[in-house]
Amino acid sequence: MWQPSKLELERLDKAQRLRDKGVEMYPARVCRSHRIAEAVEAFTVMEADSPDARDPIQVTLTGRIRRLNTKGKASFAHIEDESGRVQLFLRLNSLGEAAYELVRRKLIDVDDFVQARGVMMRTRAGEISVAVEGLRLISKALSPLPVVKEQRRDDGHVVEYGEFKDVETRYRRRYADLAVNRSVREVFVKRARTIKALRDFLDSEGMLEVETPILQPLYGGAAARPFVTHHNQLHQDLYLRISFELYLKRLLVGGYDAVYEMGRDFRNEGVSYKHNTEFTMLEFYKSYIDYAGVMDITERMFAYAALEVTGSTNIVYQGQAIDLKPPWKRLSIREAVQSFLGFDYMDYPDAESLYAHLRARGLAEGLKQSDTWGRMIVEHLLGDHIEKELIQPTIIRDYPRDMSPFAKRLQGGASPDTAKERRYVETHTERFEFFIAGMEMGNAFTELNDPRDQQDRFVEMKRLYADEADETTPLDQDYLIAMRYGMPPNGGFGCGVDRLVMLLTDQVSIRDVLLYPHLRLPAPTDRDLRGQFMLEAAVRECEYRLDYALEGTKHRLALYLPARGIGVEFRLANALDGARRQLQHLRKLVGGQLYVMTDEGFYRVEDEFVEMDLADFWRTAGM
RNA sequence: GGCCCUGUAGCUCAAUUUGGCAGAGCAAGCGACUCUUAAUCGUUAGGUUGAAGGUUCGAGUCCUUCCAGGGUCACCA
Repeated sequence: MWQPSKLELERLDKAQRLRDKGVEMYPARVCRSHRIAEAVEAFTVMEADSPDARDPIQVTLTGRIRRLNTKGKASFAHIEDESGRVQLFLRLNSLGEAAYELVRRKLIDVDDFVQARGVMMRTRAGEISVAVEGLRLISKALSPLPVVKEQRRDDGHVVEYGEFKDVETRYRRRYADLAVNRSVREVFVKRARTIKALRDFLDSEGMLEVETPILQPLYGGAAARPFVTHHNQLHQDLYLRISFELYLKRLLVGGYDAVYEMGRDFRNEGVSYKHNTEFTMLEFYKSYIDYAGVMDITERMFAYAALEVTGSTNIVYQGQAIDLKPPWKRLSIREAVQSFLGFDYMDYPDAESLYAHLRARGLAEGLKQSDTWGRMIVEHLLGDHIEKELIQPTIIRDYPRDMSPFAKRLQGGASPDTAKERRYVETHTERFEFFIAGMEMGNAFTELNDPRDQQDRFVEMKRLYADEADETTPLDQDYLIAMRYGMPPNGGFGCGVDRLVMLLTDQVSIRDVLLYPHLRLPAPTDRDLRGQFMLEAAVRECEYRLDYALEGTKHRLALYLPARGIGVEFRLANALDGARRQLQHLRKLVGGQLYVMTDEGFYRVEDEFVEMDLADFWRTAGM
């Protein structure tokens, strides 16, 4: 499915010339004495220590050529490995005629990987370089990467000229994005550091990392639609997990004090700048603490991760300074509504009266008649009107019960003295979510461990969301059975790791912290339509086929370009005349003579199709 | 799924408003240059303007449909 562009044809040609010279382009074994940054560091140290007596530092470096400035008899290149870049100083005198010729004739290109042996030096212009005595091609790049030039200012600041920023191409060809865009590479280094920091933190808290099934016979633990798949041998439908919750809490029954899991969740929902169909989730459950204990851990964990990854608990996200240092602001959802929207929703204790009040205040836009009371408060008031204001880390606690089937009811301190306050306690749970930069980052509860209450909640959820079959949490009998054996009181936590990475790397879109964000199959490009391309390196003969999968196909065309060793076969929906333009374009593209075979006869393409007989056709096509 | 925006050379972008020869920089080919560094100088080539259809003497530009991406709403902690 690959047809070379003109630039790629040039490189294929260079590859052939290298083969003709007997150059091995893809050796199995290479040498490297230093990473590039190490070699530069060694030279810097040597310069500082012994400014007079210069012992030559012999190095053998490997890397990708990112800049190549060929001159008559002395050339310069930059090579780059993961640690950094260094300049190569390549001179005819040092390399010898044969090796230097590869550079001067640019048989070695930008983007190729090379191995360079030589002595560390500083050029007259002051740049640390390698005076190369031996240069060896170790991997030839047949497709050129997008060109981004760099200028390193005296202050060390790097200015880039030219960019590779088309997001679709960057996501689809992430390798090219990474190879070219240094800042993208850095994001994924920080992502790895974030995950390591979270793991280190939880380990140091004495929690046990576990792994639970991704394929589950029954999904649960969140309100989301699952992906369904099928096990052929067992004749059983399986769901990809939407959360880890129910499996992890079973482990507390089993006797572990505290467990956590970091892994992939799958939700069959739309994608957006903060949703991907699969995403990395972190959940932990710890015995003998309640949600206040979880709040403390949450604050310390995020502060720790920020410190490890960015070096500070003060970060900047999209121009906003954010301070992650504990303690964070904490308020109940009731207080949040009071302070942001100016009323007490407990004055409207059922769905009807709350709906009427919101309409009266002009806050009802987007509300559905079917919404439950709690859902209006959590998703509408909090989600639509308050969430985006929560820039500094904020814990919002005490959620309505009908939105929180796994959270323990609010454990009031002093017994409430009015009917309103009694009702408040009855209808709310010990659950909190926390928000940073206007984004919901995670969710936690004092976990429900009373099997009878849990059963009631399953039933209650089923009743409340009867209209929306997709959103009911299925009744997990085995989970209830487990709970009946006794589950220690515990606090649980879940957060989207990708969103934390967005925060710590200052990325607006979740797609920029995922190496391979979910995309549709690419639109069939011009090249794809031209079909399958096969490279036969030995004879440098190209053959590609076109298969227009169009209805009403009449003609099957074959097209040969013996001058370039290219053969094409394809079908066309249109009559022969309709193909002329495309064929002539193809001829322009690849050069040479076109020979066309159709159901109706054989032709040579001049300005018109010139009819041929079969024998002539094959002979002139050189086949 | 609805609405809005985008798709032009390998990359980054012009030309779209008001239909009239599809252009530039970088990258590439060839030539010159033994301390360059966004090297420079000369020169050459490079396009099915995402795809298909329509209107028109003439379409990158206007219309229809489709594809992909982004945004937004819906869905969804």
